[in-house]
Amino acid sequence: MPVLHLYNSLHRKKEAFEPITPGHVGLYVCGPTVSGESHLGHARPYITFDVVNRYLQHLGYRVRYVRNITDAGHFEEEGREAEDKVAEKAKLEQLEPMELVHKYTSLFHKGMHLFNTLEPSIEPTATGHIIEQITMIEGLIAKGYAYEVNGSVYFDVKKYAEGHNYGELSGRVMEDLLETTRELEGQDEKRNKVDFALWKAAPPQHIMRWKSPWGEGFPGWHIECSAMSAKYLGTQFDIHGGGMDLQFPHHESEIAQSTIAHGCAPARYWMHNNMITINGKKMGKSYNNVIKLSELFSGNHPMLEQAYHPMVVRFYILQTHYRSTLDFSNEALQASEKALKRLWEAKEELQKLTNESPVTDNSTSDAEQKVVKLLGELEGFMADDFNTAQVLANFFEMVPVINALKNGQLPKDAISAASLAQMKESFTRYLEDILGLQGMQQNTDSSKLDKVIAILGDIRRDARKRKDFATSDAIRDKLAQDGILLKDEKDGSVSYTLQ
RNA sequence: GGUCGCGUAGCCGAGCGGUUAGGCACAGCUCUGCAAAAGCUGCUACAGCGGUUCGAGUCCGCUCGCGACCUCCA
Repeated sequence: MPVLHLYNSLHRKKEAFEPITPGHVGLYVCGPTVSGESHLGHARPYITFDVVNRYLQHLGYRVRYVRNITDAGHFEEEGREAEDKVAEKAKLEQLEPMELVHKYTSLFHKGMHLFNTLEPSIEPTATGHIIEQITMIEGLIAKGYAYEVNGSVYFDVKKYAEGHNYGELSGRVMEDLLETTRELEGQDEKRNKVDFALWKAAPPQHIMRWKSPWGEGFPGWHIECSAMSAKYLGTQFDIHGGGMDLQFPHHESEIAQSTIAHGCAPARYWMHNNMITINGKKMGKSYNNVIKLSELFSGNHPMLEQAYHPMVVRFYILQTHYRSTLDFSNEALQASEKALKRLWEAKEELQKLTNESPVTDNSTSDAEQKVVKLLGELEGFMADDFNTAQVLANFFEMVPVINALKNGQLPKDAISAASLAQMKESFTRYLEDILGLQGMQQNTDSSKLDKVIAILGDIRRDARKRKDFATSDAIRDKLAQDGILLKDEKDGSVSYTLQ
């Protein structure tokens, strides 16, 4: 089995993956802020890291996958009058903060389920770890890298940078940061503009608030991930993932505070997925161009020409490498829908294929050689920084072979029994287990419908034998009007698909 | 303004110095009572200009265009 190489954002190059503890992987991924409904952009990291999780397990690792829920709410803009995002929206919607947070957490879970992502091992919430966060902040103050002002606590970035490389992950330069950080109100509390909040004093109108050694307040934006990853994965763990937009300042700050608090950098490998764009622009709240997951699945959005099945979205995301931007368009989604359907039909046909003449020597058959080559490349593609696009391309190259075998355009024994078995195994292992894809058919019991169609199919077949095409076409056309598409197979049988 | 990244055929997208990526669309052919599906064939591109090399989407430089981050952001 090839060695897994992954692109480490920390060093900006691909590196061989070596876990800290042999056989085990600690994986932390920044989860959603549940102050609103998840959108298409959010789907990318969770699907990307779901595949990372699945592939690591395929390699035999025992993975502890921690993905947090940010439910504490952060202030809108650093330094500006602290406004708890969650509290603000709760007022608008006349809801309790926790009610709101629960609602969006549930919706998030529903979306993740529809995308067929495996559940994380632990899904800690920020509100459930206030004590851990306070403890960590106290440690930072004790070490002289954090200071309290008016009930708020800030991390002293300039001091940190004297002995450490602040900007290592994101490529920032301290001098630049000191120059370009925006001039904002309330900056005077901080010793330097680059300092970031660990704890914020809560103004009176703030709904979410906790007691702390510095008065009532709420945690700063970065501390939860550091506190929770250390608690569940250890002060140093293997992989930390998230969207590219979190690289700075979120992840950079995590590194700084964890390094001081624990005496070591938190993660050895940092992975960042690229953004989903729409008309070339990043999909994001601030651009006002988001398509929420529920809108995507229902088609209920001005930019959507139709509804898209969650599996189509998953497939569409996996067709692109996770570090490339991925541009949304109806055309692209529709292409993915057709492609996934074709791939899945071939996958199902494959399982029915048999080679009754296993003794035939067909090692020189073109198809056989092609299949052997395509199958052999899969593991290497995945091991090369999770190149799901190449994996899918190889499977698509096997589709014509499967269809040709099925339709008799290739002799039954063109593929050896051994290769056929390997194909069946690989289609299931890679497409289902590793890429987490599923068919798009509803899981409803269709056995009764199968029988009805079989009867109609028999009637139609008899009519065709009598050259009574008026009857045979009527059956097909009427069913088609109700979205049941009949197909005459080469062997004389009739199959159907639902639209 | 600073830092980083991208620009591949009609569209979406792999590619990390030497072979047809793949998908969707389109055209032709085969099969078919007709459809549909399927198979085969075709369309063969790397923003521009220089450079390195026997050989460059692939490395280097410059130019143009686009984007991300620097503010909550997946």
